[in-house]
Amino acid sequence: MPELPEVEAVRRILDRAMRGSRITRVELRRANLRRPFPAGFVNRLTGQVIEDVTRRGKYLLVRLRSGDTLLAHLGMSGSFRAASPSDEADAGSGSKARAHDHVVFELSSGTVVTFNDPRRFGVMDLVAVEGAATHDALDALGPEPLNAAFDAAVLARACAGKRVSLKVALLDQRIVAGVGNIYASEALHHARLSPRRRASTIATRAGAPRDAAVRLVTGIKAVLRKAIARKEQAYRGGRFRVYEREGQPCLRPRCPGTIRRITQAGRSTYYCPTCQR
DNA sequence: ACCTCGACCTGCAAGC
DNA sequence: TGCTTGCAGGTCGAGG
Repeated sequence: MPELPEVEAVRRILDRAMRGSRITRVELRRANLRRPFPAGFVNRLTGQVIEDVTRRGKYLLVRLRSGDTLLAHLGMSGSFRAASPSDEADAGSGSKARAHDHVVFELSSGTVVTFNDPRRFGVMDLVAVEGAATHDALDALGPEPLNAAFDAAVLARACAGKRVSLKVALLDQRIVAGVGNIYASEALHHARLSPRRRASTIATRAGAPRDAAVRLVTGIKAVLRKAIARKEQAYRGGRFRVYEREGQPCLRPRCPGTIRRITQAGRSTYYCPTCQR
């Protein structure tokens, strides 16, 4: 479950479970995920105190008092679960091992945090103290979509000269960090923009961002905020406005359109050809 | 420099 | 029931 809203939900769970605790033991149950674990992974984590858990795009950052930062990406199928000692007593699912558990962190509080990832597209890495929190993966990321600094002018500039479609541009983490396949479709529907439209067509004209860029920024922020709020209440209803709704009626008021599915860059895009231009 | 496509993995649902 | 196919919320590198 890995776009910005899901990663943010995981971040909150991990921050509550890990902040202030010491890592007493790290168990690697295999040598790699998408890439090998970095040299010294276990040694540099064991014994360290966790400052907090933050997020950048789809990356989770577990910051240690030593200055090191553990970087984690969920890929397509990665997930974390945290089991406290009381969970164990309940004889519930607790921290019992499951298929595809690849990394286990035991904390001084007794809480056990487990990383599970069937497809192993996830990544874990360490950011060195010297690097002042720089890492190739993080350096390449575009703006955080929910920051005020991400506005129509910024998006328009990032799209300037891009020959790819708007949908493909939104998946490019250098343009905006954290949007993935679901929320790209959702944001474009919110903005009434066709996913097939060329990204460069929303770019700046005569120094001012076009209305389309304003709508797209608004759409991105709106769908991400709403998704984050929904997770918080563990409220499962609602689902999506277009994603996985092929053949069903468009939900925009008074729009008579039907949601279509097309393939772009090898991935499914859902949109309403009637109201999205 | 930009763009497209396949590769990397496992699991699940649908169709025969 | 068992097989095959296609699809899945993400990158990343090769090659045009």
